[in-house]
Amino acid sequence: MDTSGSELSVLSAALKGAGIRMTHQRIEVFSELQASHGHPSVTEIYEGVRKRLPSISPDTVYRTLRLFSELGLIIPHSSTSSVTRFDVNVHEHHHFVCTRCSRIFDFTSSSIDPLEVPREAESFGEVQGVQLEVRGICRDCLRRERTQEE
Amino acid sequence: MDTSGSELSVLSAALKGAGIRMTHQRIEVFSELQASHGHPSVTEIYEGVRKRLPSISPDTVYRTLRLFSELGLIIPHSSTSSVTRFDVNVHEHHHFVCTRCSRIFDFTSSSIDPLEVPREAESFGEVQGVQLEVRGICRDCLRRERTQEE
DNA sequence: GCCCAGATAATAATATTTCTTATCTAGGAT
DNA sequence: ATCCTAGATAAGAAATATTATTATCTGGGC
Repeated sequence: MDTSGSELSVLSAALKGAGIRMTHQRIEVFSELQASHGHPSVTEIYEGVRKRLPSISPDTVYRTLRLFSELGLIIPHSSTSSVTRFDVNVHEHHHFVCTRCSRIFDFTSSSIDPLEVPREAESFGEVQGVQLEVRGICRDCLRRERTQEE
Repeated sequence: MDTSGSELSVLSAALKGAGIRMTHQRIEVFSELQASHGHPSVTEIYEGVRKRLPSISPDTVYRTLRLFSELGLIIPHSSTSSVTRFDVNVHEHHHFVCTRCSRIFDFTSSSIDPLEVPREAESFGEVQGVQLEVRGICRDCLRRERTQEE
């Protein structure tokens, strides 16, 4: 089955809805994402697109992936901020991760703790821990974005 | 209250248990972690320690934090691999993240889906999504480590 | 105190991500 | 169809993060 046409209409709708141009580069990055398996990295997407669009720049791929993330077409895996951060708190807790500023807020929840490991997860290997990861936009970023819109 | 002494005994026990030396650098990095709030980055720890140990190198901080992660003293937040990866699958699913090779495996779970957002998380901002993050060592890494031990 | 495997510092190299600026183009107006 | 321009891109440089190399140093068992 060829779903490339119908998939592209998703891109088209998302871009049009936000009043954003439909460019070659965005189409190619989008197709590359659709064709990818697992959790592609920026470099993987860049190398893939380069086969068809040899002159595309890394910068464009970065910008495009950020745009797609904002449009909800893809989900950046955890901190997009390229710096590794550490949890000094090794006790059970969960994370609220801001998708704008990538800050992480810890919380515990009496309603869900202790969290059990689903059986499906155990097949992948030896489990060390589980936590909930809630993605969202933090209060500070919400306030900042509201202010800028005025 | 001064808990630095008792905290240090945690480090001492962990290192001794693994037959690893207790060095100035490791002690200072450990103290810096204890004194830190939130989710410190490598650079933040490095800058902090440098005030007391001006000659420490970034390399040592990286190595030490990796060591502490392996000992379970801290938990690296998601992929330590410095590359941003993307989820092309925007439907609800969960992650098994390998703490060795940082590969991510997707899964869904009939027993827990749909996952609800705990009320505690909503106070941080506007929620976009939730997923479980299971940390562990994947089958491939387990096999490789077993082989190396022989 | 001596010794040496393990640990570190210094430096260079590599990888990732962002910035700057000149050029180009999608798509609405004409 | 052509023109126009805000938005988008390419190229290159720069900033930042991370890892590798190698010579030197040191913790802790003897």
